Amino acid sequence: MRSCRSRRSCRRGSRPAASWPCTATSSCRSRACSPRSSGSASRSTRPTSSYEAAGTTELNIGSPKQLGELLFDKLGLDTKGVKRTKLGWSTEADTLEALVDAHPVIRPILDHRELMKLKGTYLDALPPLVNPATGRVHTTFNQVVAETGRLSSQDPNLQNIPIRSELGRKIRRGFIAAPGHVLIAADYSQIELRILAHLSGDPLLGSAFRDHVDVHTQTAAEVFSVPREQVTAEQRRIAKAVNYGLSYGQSDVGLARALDVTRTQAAEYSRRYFQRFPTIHKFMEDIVTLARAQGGARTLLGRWRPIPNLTSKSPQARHAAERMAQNTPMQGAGADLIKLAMLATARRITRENWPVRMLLTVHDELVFESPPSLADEVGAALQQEMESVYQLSIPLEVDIGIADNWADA
DNA sequence: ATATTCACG
DNA sequence: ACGTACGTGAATATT
Repeated sequence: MRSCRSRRSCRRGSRPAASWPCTATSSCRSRACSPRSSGSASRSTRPTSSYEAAGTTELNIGSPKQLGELLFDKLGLDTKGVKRTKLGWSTEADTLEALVDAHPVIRPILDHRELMKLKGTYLDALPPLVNPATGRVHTTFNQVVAETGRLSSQDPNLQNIPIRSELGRKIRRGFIAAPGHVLIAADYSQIELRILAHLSGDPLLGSAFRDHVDVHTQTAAEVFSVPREQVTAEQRRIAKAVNYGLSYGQSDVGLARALDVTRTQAAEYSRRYFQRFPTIHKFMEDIVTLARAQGGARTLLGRWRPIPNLTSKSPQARHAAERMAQNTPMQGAGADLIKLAMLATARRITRENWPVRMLLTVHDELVFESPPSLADEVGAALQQEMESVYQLSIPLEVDIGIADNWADA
């Protein structure tokens, strides 16, 4: 994948970067930390800030320990429900989100966190890694670290390039095809839920996939007892969390946290879900029983993962092992299928003698580079190859995107 | 070396 | 009362 030189969206130095470490001055309260002209704080001219009122003159916002002390010990924000860490109070994003109305400094801190994450991990790190000979960044894939059979990517990790936030999407937009080429992104649609439908044999989930019904809408219709046409966006959002959480052993409390609802409400969603999808309920129980008897879990194509703690005396370790036993067959089958897809697409490209390269694999997605004149034909062929790598009881579907950059593909 | 946080599927 | 979806890798701070 080519680096982002000569692209408008990733021009470096066009905007001043935030200084680091960022000292808390009054400017940090209203917006993310601004760069200062010199490294030393202008103590003599700085206006009184709430930090000084709190007995604090300087703070490394990058230190969770210092930040927790400031928010919870000095400013006295409500610590009810705030998790403790070994070093003090947790300041993770979920914790801070709950406090945005409690103090005006919280939102700027969250914004600062996002900016520093993206700058430090991607904007600063990636450009120096461009290989001068190829003009691209090259990752290293590891085939033997992930217990489920997934590949991992390191130095740099190209499997965690941002996309979820608007700002993150701009970073992904910096990954572009070679001059005169386009990227073809081919991703499996809801691969793990399809695998769950296949492995469990659940008739309702299976028919949703076979009838090309949106599964989250379908689940919402069941959980909320309304016709599919009347499912609201909010109900679909809840159903999506239920689908992805409960089928992997997420607890009521975990679901409550994910959805920001009460434990009672989450338990009600859970109850209704398993009442409507009893086959999935039984499958999730059986899979743990089987794994306990055998000492591990096996994926679709036979990869074995030992899970010793299924018989641990520690309830915490045992429960964690049970969730691994529930998750491994699905995540592992997804890994099996994408590997088959890599083989099938590579063979097809070779057989057709297309001037097309496979660039990346990202768990349920493959990224290729193609001349634009061939892209539609190649994309359709790759889609067909990927959808037919393995016959499940429900269809596999692949979405194809074509663009000159990874964000739009 | 370990802890915390957060980027992705 | 506890602790509560799975799988990764990287950056920074702390010890």
